[in-house]
Amino acid sequence: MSLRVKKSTRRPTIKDVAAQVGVSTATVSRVLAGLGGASDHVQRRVAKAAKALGYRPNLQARGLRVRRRNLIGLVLPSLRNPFFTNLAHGIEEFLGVSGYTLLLGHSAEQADRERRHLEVFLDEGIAGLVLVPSNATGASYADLAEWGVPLVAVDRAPRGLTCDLVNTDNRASARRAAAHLLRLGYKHLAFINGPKDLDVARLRLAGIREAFQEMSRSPETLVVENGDFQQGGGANAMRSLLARKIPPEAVIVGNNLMTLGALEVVHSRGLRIPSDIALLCFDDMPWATSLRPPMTAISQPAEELGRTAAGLLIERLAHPSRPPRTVTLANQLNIRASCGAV
Amino acid sequence: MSLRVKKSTRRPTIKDVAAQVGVSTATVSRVLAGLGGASDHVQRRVAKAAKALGYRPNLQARGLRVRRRNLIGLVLPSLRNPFFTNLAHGIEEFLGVSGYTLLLGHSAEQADRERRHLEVFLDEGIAGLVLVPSNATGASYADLAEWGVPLVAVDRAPRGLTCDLVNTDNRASARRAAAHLLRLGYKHLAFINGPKDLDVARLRLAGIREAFQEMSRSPETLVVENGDFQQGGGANAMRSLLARKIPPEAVIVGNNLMTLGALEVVHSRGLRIPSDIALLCFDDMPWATSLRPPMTAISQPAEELGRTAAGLLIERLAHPSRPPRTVTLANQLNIRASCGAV
DNA sequence: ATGAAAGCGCTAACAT
DNA sequence: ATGTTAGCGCTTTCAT
Repeated sequence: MSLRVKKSTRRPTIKDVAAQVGVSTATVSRVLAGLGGASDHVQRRVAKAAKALGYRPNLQARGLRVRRRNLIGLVLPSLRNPFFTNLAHGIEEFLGVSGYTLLLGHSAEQADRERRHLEVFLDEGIAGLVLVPSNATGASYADLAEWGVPLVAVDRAPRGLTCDLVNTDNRASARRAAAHLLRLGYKHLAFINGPKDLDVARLRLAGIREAFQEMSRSPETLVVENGDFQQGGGANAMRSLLARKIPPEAVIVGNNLMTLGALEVVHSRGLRIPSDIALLCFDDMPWATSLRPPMTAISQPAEELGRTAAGLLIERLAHPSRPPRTVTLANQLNIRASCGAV
Repeated sequence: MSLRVKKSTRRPTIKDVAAQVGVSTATVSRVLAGLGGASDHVQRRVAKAAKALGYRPNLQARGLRVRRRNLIGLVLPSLRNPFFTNLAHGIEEFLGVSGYTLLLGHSAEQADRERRHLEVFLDEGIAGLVLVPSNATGASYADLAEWGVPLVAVDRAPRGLTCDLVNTDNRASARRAAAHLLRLGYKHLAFINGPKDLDVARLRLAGIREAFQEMSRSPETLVVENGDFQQGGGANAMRSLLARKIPPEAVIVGNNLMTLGALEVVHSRGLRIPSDIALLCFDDMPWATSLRPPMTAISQPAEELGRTAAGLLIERLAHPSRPPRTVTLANQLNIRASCGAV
C-alpha cells in the first residue's frame, strides 16, 4: 500500500500533508514542530507523508504568525575589502549553525544607502542586526533603538547609540606600532588615517600620539593624512606625504586598501622599502608576506570579530534587556622587513 | 489641527493607518501601492498618516499574499576569496537598485552545506537564485529545476542542470597564457589546477593543452597538479612540483589563493622570480602589481560577472520560460614581470 | 490525542 | 472612489 502523492505544480502546504494523512492541519503542525501531542502512529504517518510530498514549511507564513524570523541582517561598508568579507565569513559561519540566515547589504560608506538597507531589513522582519556603521555624514543611529531590533555593532561605534559592540584595541595597537617605529630610530613619521568621523580613526591617532608622548617626541614629527580607506585615497595621501619638504621616513597606513595605493606610489617613484621609506599597515592580509619586503602589519582578527558579534547577537536575542556590552579583541603587531627590523 | 498619533509599542499596520484616516485598509493599500483609485484628498491624508505613524509595510504579509518576494538568494563557495566577494559586490550593486535584497550563504565547497542553504532560501520564498555551484562530490543540481525558482549559475556550470550561466572564457584565456609562456621560451611548464570536478578546471587544462599542440610541444612537458583553490593547496602543489626530477621553469596557478600558497613556498626556498621560476596566475588582484616582481595575471572580471548574473536573473524573472542562455565574458592577460617579459 | 477556528498583515476580487 | 470580504500558510488557544 503506497501513499498517494498528490501531483501538483505548486508547493505542497501543511494542508496537503494533513489531507494525505487524514488529520487536521493543527496536528501536522504540532508533529512537525516536534511538540508531540500525537500518537506514535500519527507521528510516523505525518512524517512519511511530509517527506513523500516534499513538504517544506513556508517561513513567511510562519513568521507572520509567530512574528519572529530566523533572519539576521548584516550591513557592511564594503564588499571589496577583505577585512569586511572575512568579518562576514565569521558571522555567517556562526549564525549558520545556529539556524539563522543572513540578509546582506552594503552601504559603500554612504548614510542613505545604509539607511535604506536597514529599513528594508526591518520590513523583512529580521530578528537581529549586525552593523558596521558607516558613520557617514548625515548618518545617525539614535532611532535604531526604537525599532526594537537587537543590534550589534562591529568595528566602529555607531554615532548616537549605545549598543553591543565588538571592536579591536585600536588605540593600544596603534600605540605599539608607533612605538615600534620610534624605537627603530625613525624620526619623522606619518599616519595615513581613515575618515575623521570614525571612532576607529580617532582612537588610532590617539594611540600613536601616546607613543610619541611616552617616548618624549615632539608631536610635530608626526604628520597625519586623512584617507578614505580606499586604494585611491591611500595613493593620494602617499603622494602628498612625499611632496612635503621633509618627507616621512616611516608611514603607518590605516588599512589594507590604502596600503595598496601607498605601495603603488612608492613603487612608481622607485623608492625602496624600508631604506627610503618604511611602511607599517593595519590589516594583515595573506599577501603581506608575499610582498618584497614582507609587510609589517597589525593583524586584526576579522573572522573572530564576526564570530564574536554573532555570538553577542544570539545572546542579545535571548536577553533583550541586558545592559549593552563592549567586547574588545586584541590586534597583533606582526613585525616583518618593511620597517627594517628583520 | 494635528493628526492624532496613536501611541503604541508595536509596529503600526495598515489597519492603524486606515483607522487614523477613517478609510478602509483596502484604500490605504491601494494608495500606498500607488495604484491611484482614490481622491487626491484621501491620497494626501493617507500618505500623511502613514508617515506620522511611521508605518512600514510588513513584507512577510505582503509576500504571503502575493506569493512573490523581493529576495534573491546567493550561495558562494567561499567568503574568504576576493574573487567571490567581488562577485557578490557586483550582484548586490545591481540587485540593490532593482529593489531586491540579498540572502547570503556560503558552502565552503561542501555539497551538504550548499544544499541546506538552497533549501532554506527556498523556504524563505526567494524570487530567484544566484549560485556558484560547488560541484562537490555528491552535489547534484538536477532537481533544482523542479523547484521552479529562476536560477543563474556563475563561474561554473552546475552538474546535471542546464540553466542560465555566466562564466569567463577559461579555455581561451588559459590557452593565451600558456602560449605566452611557451613563446617566451619556457620548455617545462606546470599547471596548478583547481579541483577536477569543476568544468572551470577542465576547460583551462584543455586550453593549455591546445597551446601546446598549436606550438607543437610535447604534452609531456606539461605537469598538472590538482589543488583545492585554497592557499594550503597551492603550497602543497608547488612543493610537489619543486620536488620533481625536472622542476618546471614556469608555473600557471589556477587562482589567487593558491598563488599565495605557491609564493610562500617559492620565497621560503629562496627561489627568484622569474629567473628560477616564472609565475603566472589566474585572478588579477589589486596586490598583484605590488608584488616584487609584479605578477603576470589573468584578470577575471568578477564584479562584471556579478552584474551580468544579476541582470540575467532579472530578465529570467520577467521571462521564466525563455531558453537558458550562457554569457561568457573575456578574461584578460596582464603581462608583468613575473614571467620575465617586462 | 486531536480538531475547529481565529488571526498574523496584507492584497485583490468583487461589490457598491 | 471606496468598502467588504476572502484568503495566502501557518501556529495556537480552546474545545472535545
